[in-house]
Amino acid sequence: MEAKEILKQHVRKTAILSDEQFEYFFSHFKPKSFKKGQVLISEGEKVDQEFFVISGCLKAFFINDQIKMYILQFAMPTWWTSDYGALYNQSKATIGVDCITDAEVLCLSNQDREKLCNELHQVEHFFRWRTNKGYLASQKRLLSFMNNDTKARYEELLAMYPQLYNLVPKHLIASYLGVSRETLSRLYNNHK
Amino acid sequence: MEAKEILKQHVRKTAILSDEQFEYFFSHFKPKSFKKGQVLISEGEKVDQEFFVISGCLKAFFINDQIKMYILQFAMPTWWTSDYGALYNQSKATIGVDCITDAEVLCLSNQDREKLCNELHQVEHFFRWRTNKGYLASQKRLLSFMNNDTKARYEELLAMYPQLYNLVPKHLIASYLGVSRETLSRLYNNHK
DNA sequence: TGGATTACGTGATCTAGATCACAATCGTAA
DNA sequence: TTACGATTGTGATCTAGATCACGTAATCCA
Repeated sequence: MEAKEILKQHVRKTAILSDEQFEYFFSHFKPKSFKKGQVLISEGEKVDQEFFVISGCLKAFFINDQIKMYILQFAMPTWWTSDYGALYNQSKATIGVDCITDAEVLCLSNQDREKLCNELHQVEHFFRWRTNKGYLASQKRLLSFMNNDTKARYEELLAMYPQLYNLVPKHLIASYLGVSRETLSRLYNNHK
Repeated sequence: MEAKEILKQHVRKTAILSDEQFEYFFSHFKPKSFKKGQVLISEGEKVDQEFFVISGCLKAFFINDQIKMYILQFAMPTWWTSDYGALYNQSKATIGVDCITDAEVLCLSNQDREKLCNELHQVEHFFRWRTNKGYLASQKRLLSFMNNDTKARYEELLAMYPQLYNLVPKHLIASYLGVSRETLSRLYNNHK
């Protein structure tokens, strides 16, 4: 399926847009292709876009003291990603985004999103729900962090996204779980 | 300042509403007073409201296996709280909300929020931004969890909300930080 | 094709924080 | 005022996971 159709189906789950309205909405997105390893947002630079993933897998991550990396999100098809803190506050990126695999995305500028939200009530409605879902997911992950040990969080992750196991290197999964790669390695090799 | 004025100033930070529109908006809120310890949402029951805090301090918490409590949020004046997962999915509460101190709140039903969002574009805009701020705060807290040790998180919390130290019992602060009360106690009594 | 970089496994050691146990103090309701 | 529950402090012990160290397999790329 082509990018436009994927976005259309995604948006129409929560917003009512006529074909004309959707065409107008879609006209603000720029399709782009990236190779594995390419960078979409690099820390310290200006952020003015967010990304809707059509294919492939991106990661959004934070690096502490140039040393440890923590993955905030694996962005899969129909997911949105960016450094939203920097995007909304017009500040420099503290979160990086790059490609784990080759990927196609649709880019939307901050300015265009706000313009569209303002022009079309249903677009504002859509983005309210999208953010809402993100908020609930984030809260759930926070609880999981406090509640569960690494093994439980690992199993939870793989139950939710089985593709990840073969798609992304293990040390990235460790970064998502917030543990060292050694601990993760011992975990799934069953050194109980 | 009275409740209506507090809500008005809060909403007008992000939404443009005429006095008439605000009056209409406000007419959907029910003011309520609670005593310390009173319960606003109890786990397992139906949730159909969210709360805007006028005065006092609430907590939103999750209890694991009837044993450990984790605090998701201390809700202070001008903050919103509820079990949003249950609220939006029309399911039973998994998160509880009760009063740490005597409190006054404004109650808004899920149905009325959606009605208002639908009727007034600016109300939808307001709630999009509110959720956005919540999402960013939640993401920040998640990062802090992965990045920082307990001492750093404790200092971060007190730097942000100095009132908490005298307002809420220490074991609740421990529950927010996700550590045992003993560890927290040793922390601020400087058993390095 | 071969050399280098990245990914992964695993042993040894160390540490933050959990857990258990007990005592002291503070509030608040009767 | 009394008494009981809630709150807090602190010692002793235990454990999940970090860190360090090293070796091997896989992958990339000129």
